[in-house]
Amino acid sequence: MNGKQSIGCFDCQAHPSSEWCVLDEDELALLNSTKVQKPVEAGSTLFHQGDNCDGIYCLEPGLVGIRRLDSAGNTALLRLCSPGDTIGYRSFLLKSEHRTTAEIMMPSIVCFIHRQTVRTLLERNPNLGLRFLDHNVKVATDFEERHFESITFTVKNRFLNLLMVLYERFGHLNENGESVLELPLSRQDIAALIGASPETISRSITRVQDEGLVRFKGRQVVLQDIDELTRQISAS
Amino acid sequence: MNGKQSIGCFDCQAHPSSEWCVLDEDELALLNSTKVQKPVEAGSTLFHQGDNCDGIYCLEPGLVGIRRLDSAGNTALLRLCSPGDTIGYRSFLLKSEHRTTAEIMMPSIVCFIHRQTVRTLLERNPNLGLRFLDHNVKVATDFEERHFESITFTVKNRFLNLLMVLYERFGHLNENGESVLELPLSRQDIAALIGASPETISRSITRVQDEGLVRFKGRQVVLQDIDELTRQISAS
DNA sequence: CGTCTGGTTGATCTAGATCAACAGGAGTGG
DNA sequence: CCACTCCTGTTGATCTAGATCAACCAGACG
Repeated sequence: MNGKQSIGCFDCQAHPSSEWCVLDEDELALLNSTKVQKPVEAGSTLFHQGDNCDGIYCLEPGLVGIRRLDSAGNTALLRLCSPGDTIGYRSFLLKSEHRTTAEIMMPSIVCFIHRQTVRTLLERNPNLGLRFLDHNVKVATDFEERHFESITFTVKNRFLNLLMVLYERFGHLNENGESVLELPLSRQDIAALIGASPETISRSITRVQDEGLVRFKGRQVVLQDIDELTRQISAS
Repeated sequence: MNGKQSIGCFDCQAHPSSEWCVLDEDELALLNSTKVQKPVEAGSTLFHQGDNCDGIYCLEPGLVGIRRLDSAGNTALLRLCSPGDTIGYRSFLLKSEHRTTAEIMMPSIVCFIHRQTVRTLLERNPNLGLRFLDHNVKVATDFEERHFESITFTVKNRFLNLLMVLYERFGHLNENGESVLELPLSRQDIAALIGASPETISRSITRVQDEGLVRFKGRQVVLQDIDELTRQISAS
């Protein structure tokens, strides 16, 4: 089709966890024949804040960050998208331009699905809409939660919390049975994600290290006492 | 039915703006015959955080606040629900217990719709799901926006922003052509809503009053210079 | 009349921002 | 190879928005 070897939607790893899992064979075939799959490298963007929304994206292996910028030059990293996530459907459904920028954080594979295809599928298969609804409800709940946390938690606790969330997504046990995690983010991005300055993140790192909770070496993180960690997070 | 004079769903004022506007006559009749409508007074609650979710609520005239509490005793007012809003459907769709408390902020009329009815209607009419999706997308976007603001805005600006939002919902022009607003919230709730202490809200009030932007008298607010207000809000 | 609750004001304290210096790579170019 | 810059991260010194603690006031209400 586009000259490249490409994974069909039928075999897509992200398939069972994504919204598209409810499609039947015909619909999947339509999706498969109209989607555009492409590898994208870290640092590039899927769309920019203010761009028109011509369709939506589905993330296969990779990591995408959603950024927001305002007129005064403030910037924040609003959230991260994992494999299987559909990206940009909010603007699509609102029929508005993109309100955020989607930036590739590590080498990824992304499928672009054109506006028209999405419309057709949404009309043909009501379950697709319900899946989107389910997903969006989770996202909204997550935002609500984070909003609450950013009001009530201290920076250190938000940071520890982030480490736990990242550990659930990217962590594993090493040969010594330790809980380790390769951070997919720079310190600056961590700061932008939890709403703090990079310096404060740095200091938080040395502090939790002194307390013996976590060990850092570059982007390698060892969570030394997960129980105590979760305890601290929920303690305030 | 329940012995009280009650408005039918057909005539419900909130109807054209709510999710339920896509129902056909049969479906509306089902909704009408199974819903339970009741007036509720300020201070009472629809449900508490931790309660089971037996169905959802639809708000007619009135105002409902959504509160969140955590184990450490922190509390926040997450958002306000206006007439036409459906309340509690997030927990319903997640099949989880309520994660928040819904508190009546002024005398309201609320319809309770039982779980089973919602399921039936969602299955029968796919458009209902899509309407929920639309609504939830707006809510999620709103949360995203507020999250961003709480990171980048100062308390004073968040407060001014809130005043503008409330003005759009509750404000009007008085006989002198001034933009006035009767606050539906106590200062404490304003504080809980934007994530600040009541004292800081108090101080913000005196400050903006000194600057001649807004005039306060109890819960009566006069926005004296809306243009300057919006300018200040977007300036940082 | 006292008691309570909500709001304002003042004094003080602190988490975290900001400003500034510096240190370790990673190129790049001679 | 060194010299150069660029970039990210750490650390220290200082500053400030906003929290916290405390006193006080005004209505509401028994």
